[in-house]
Amino acid sequence: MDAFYASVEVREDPSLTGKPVAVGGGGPRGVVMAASYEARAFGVHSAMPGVRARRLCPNLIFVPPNFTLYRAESDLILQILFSFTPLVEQISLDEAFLDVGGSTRLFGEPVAIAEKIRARVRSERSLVCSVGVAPNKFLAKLASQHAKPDGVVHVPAEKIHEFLDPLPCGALWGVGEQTEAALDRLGVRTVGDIVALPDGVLERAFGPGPAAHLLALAKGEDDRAVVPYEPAKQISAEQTFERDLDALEHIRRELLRLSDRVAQRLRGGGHSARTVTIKVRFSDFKTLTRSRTLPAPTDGAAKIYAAARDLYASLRLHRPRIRLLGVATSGLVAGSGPEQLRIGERPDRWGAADRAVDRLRERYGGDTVERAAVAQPRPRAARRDEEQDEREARDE
DNA sequence: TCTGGGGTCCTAGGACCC
DNA sequence: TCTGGGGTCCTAGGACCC
Repeated sequence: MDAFYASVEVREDPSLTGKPVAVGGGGPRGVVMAASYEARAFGVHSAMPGVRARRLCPNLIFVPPNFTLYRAESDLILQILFSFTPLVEQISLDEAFLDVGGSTRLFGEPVAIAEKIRARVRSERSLVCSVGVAPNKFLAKLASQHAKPDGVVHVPAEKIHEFLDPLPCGALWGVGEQTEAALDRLGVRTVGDIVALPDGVLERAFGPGPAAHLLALAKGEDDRAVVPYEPAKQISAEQTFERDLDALEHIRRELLRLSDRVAQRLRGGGHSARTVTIKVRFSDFKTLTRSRTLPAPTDGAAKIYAAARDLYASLRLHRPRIRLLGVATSGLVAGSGPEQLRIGERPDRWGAADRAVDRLRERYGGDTVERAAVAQPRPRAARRDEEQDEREARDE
């Protein structure tokens, strides 16, 4: 999809048509998530700090993101794609791979299929998309970027080198800022330069694994299949604060909020998780993570929070200035599973409460019920927490 | 200019097991 | 008395993508 979030917002509000629009960027620390082509003309692009975008384009209209809407739109577009082949691999809300090798008898050559998809998305969803057609996923992805906006680019097998060689290294999918800078230091600017490099140079600079990967990309080689469904491997929530956090009670409250969100999403997807990871980013942007694997998988907010809290305590921070906190869960397994008790441990009664909250939120909206500790500051409770911490520290 | 929030994949070291 | 070779799992960090 072209400028997906922005295009959906413009379609929903026609008064935005033809104007520079950015989704996201609200708040002092916001970034642009998507920019309309009118905004891009000013140099605004996604991942750009909102402050800078506004400087580049004073008339820029910021729209807060509505992911519920984008997800619903994404599902409708996927339905169109599935009418051409069952081999559809969604890689984000606004991108998918299709293996149309078995669809040509019904729908024509791949380029004709690409045009049919675009026509249907335009007429049925009033949105614009671009399609890359190529012998493998990697090349199709690159071709689609060159097709934007509103086009089709076909890279047949015999034109791979003609297409790839002049591209800057950073155009390769998987070559970011760091790798591009490292290549630049080797005097390598284009994809063709990578292929022409003498044997051994890439290995010495990047190690054998990454070097082989890089060389394959540069030659346009990619034998990965289109995989219709991959189960999630991680579920996480994180939050950048408008002002840095320093008080332990605030930090704990945010960790609880994040744990609650993650747990709810785990239950919503029918998952439990074995590993809990916290992420802490300081005001200087230094970021660290700490993780712990639990004895048994859980989908309970209380258990996830308990682990997150302990992990945070283990950092032993003194007067931290915290810009971002995150809670992630991984090692996902299906279902909530039987609760594993240790000898002497009492059954966890949070499970029933969690599920009741899920039902209330589903029926009456996400902000219907809130944990008391999250909803309002509880200075006295927080003090009791701290006293308990001190006792625990002494015990250790 | 001052850096979001959701992810995936990879590497490397250490504990542990047979 | 000193120490193989294969493997898995866990943790931490980092690059990268949309």
